[in-house]
Amino acid sequence: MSPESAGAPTAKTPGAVTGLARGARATIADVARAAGVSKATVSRFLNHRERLLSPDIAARVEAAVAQLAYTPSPMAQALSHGRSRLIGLIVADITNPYSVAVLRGAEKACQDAGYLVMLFNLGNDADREREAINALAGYQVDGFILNTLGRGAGLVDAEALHGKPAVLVDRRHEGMHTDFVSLDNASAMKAACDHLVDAGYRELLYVTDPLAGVSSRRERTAAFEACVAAHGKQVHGRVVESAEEDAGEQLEAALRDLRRRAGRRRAALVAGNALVTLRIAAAMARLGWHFGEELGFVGFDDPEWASLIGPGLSTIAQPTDEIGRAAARCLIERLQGLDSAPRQLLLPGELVVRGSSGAVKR
Amino acid sequence: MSPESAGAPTAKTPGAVTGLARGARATIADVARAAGVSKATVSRFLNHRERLLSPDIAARVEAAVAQLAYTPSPMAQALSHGRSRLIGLIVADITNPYSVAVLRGAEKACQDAGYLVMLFNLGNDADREREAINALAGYQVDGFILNTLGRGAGLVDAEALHGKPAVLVDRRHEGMHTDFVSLDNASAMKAACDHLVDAGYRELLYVTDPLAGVSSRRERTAAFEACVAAHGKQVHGRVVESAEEDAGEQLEAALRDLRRRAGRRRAALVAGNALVTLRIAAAMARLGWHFGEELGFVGFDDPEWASLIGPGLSTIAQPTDEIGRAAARCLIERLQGLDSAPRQLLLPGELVVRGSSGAVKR
DNA sequence: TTGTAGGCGTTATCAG
DNA sequence: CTGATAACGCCTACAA
Repeated sequence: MSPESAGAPTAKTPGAVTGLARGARATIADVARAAGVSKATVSRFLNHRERLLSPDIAARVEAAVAQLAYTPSPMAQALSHGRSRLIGLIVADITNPYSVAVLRGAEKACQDAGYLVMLFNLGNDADREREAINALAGYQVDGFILNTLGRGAGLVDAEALHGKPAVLVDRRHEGMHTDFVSLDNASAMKAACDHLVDAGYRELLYVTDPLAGVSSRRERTAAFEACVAAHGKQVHGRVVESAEEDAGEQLEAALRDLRRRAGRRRAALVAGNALVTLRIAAAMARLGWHFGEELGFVGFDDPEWASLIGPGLSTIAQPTDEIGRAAARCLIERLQGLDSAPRQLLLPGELVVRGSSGAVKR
Repeated sequence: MSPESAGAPTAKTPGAVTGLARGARATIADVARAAGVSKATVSRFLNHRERLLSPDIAARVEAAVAQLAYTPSPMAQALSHGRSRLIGLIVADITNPYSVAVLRGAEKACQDAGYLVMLFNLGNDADREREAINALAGYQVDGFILNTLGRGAGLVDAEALHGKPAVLVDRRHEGMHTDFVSLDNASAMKAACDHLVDAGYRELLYVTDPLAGVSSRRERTAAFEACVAAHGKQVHGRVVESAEEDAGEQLEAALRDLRRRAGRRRAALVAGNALVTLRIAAAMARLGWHFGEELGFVGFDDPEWASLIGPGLSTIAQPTDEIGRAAARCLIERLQGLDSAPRQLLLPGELVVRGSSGAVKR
């Protein structure tokens, strides 16, 4: 409503010694003037160090740059040169600790490589996926790191990416031929199941968020069923989808059912991620049951609090930081011109054994 | 380790029907040409709807815009018009759940107002503060939301902000006259202490991250001491700074000492944030002590796992989402021209009572 | 009401 | 080796 004109209209505050308007950044023109050369020369000095320029001119430019504390405007560079040194990071749900952990690794890797991250959080709203990509593309991001919903109205196809490279994290999209980085779900699930069987558990229940077409959830579920099958008739296994919205009664019923089916054999839970683990822990508390006693437990993700609940929760720790870094590196390699076929990076998880999956209690 | 390859190398899809080069976005010139008008007219149609333009031309432009799915390039707009509709968000440590929670609220509010967030994570490295601001300023961000280290080599002064508005979150900086949003630390701490005293605790220990000049930590500490003092000789209180790096032995020693000092009176801990809570919980576990029995407990921040540890941890829940949103709103008001004196928004916390601070156990 | 021209800060091309 | 000059996509005087 009141678009203040910054500072007085004409009374330019003296400001720095440089003779620039206060608050205004030095431009390449200022440097050129100060050094007594053309803008082109300054630009060359900055970008094409290889073509030698006469030593005295180089020195003059260098001095002027230092004097004025000149920094090129990335915006102008982007407009002109086409590259923005910006990477668009779209995350399905910033509430999810997994997403944040990955984000952290990716952001760091980007910064180290001289890129800045533009963040867009979908807040689990699949319809915003397209919107997000378009918004980011508007800012000329050089590429995308996508940890999005696997499915939904706005499912991105390759075309929507405006021809820019992208790397998918954790969730793959059917039609997209891009690099993909994720936990090695199959191996991780196998490690979890085998560990439980070794510890004497015979009746297993895998609790997952609703599959809803999310690739990682499907992969883990399939791996779970495969593992159970691999153990023959000795071991039984079931899968239950548990939604966040459920009052929890459904989950409690599933746990009761699990023990009933187990009879005298030992029963254990596998949780599909940390959020599910939280819901299970709440259900266990309401039932008055204890991890490692009434039911064994192993969960995907290894949050800091895992060791503090009950006897400590056994988990499969994902190399989240490394996943994020790998994703960023993949993308940056593409930006540097790498043109190989889409790659898949499946990073190994680590089984962390704690009390919840302890061997038979007597 | 296993960069699997997949997909066909070179099958280029023809592209859209619009006649534009594949992957290239339509520019204002394209629209102008398609509508048979000048670029200026298109620009006016988009930005200054109020100045009427002849209906037929308006219709033609509108059609062309729709036809070409034209979207202005924010980059070019920023370069020309000076505003980028970008907000720079600098966060001290993205590992900290508090920061993330705030980030979430802020990001959402920004999006709702049509702004995009550029994220810079300091990774607790104070020296990068200046670097972060400069990088962001380079992209012409319209303003800053700062949740930074309170102190360090790169301590930002107002000048460093390049004349752009900023809002501080959680931590204030001495010399900066900007809006400030945070939890009402004094009231929150008072609620915590009073609750413990009501519950019969008489010997209190406040465990905080090293003060290190961080304003919020200092404020909470001061409030703790004030509360203890207000209760007279009945209640004793001490403060201990606990660094993340400590092996934990120091913390255990402090807990033992606390009980020793308490004698027959009941003793309780107050934790300065969720990270400290985690460390305390680990120490308690190592000591074999239980919350609500050997020691009472109330902690700042209310993570999802608080209810799952021991008998449930009593906490002070911060309105993190609202803090983030408020910060964004503050900033956006400034961007819209608001020119009042710096404001302070202190949002109330909520005491969540669980088992860890239960009344006397018999 | 509409069009023309100039500029925002860079980079790249093409002469000199 | 260096300097004009024309983009890049948009906005905004100023003219018509």
